[in-house]
Amino acid sequence: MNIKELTETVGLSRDTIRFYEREGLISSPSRKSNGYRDYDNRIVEQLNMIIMAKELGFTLKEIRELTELLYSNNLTQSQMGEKLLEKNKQIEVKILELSKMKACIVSSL
Amino acid sequence: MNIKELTETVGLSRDTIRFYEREGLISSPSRKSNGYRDYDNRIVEQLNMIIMAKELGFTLKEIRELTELLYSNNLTQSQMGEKLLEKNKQIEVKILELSKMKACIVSSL
DNA sequence: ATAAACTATGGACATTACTCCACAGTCAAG
DNA sequence: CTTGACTGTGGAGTAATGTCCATAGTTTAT
Repeated sequence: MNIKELTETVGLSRDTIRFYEREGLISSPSRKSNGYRDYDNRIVEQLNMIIMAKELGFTLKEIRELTELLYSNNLTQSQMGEKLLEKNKQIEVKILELSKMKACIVSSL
Repeated sequence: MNIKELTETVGLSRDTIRFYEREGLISSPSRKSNGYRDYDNRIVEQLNMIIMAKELGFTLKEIRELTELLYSNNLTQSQMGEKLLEKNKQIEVKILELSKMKACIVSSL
């Protein structure tokens, strides 16, 4: 898949995708013989995850850490477990806060 | 309450609080005879709400809209209801997305 | 073989959300 | 009545996160 098709699939701009590549949020795709980037299908799921995480207030730095956890294997099982549990806790806190905001809004309806 | 006490209560810097005032996220506080800002207690709750909303990925612009809805009365009941329902929907989407991320993390533990 | 649409790179520019600075007035303690 | 902690203002500076631009090579259709 070339970059144009990818932009249409995930709704991010060409520049943003290249920016995420430079920043290490996604790994560098393989290249065709002409130098064009050639994405495989897994990138779509990864970018959708990134989009969601951003929408939820995670910084790119945090997202990079998370994707490194989810898609890499340069950590021991226990290191990964620990970090994932931490992220999980962060997420639970956010869910709780959203519930509070929701309650606040509902009560003023 | 002067601004120093407020910074200690909510954990935002003097500059940030003044910035939020300029940006219309909080209304301008009354002033003492010497010109010093004089905050009343409701500001604490408002700022805590703002802090939470930021943490959850709302932009300052969205937060301004939301607080204008919650703390003002220059809209008709039905206009307010409509907008609040929309915000409520946004929040429910976020909660769902967080649940997905949580599931994704849990499954990789 | 030319035009239109795609791709590459590097660097400049923009926006959001602060953060810092210089300078000055105010207040409380000793 | 001086010193230190607080407050005010306006404006410059910064980090994160893109976005745009100039220039140039490639591919596809006519």
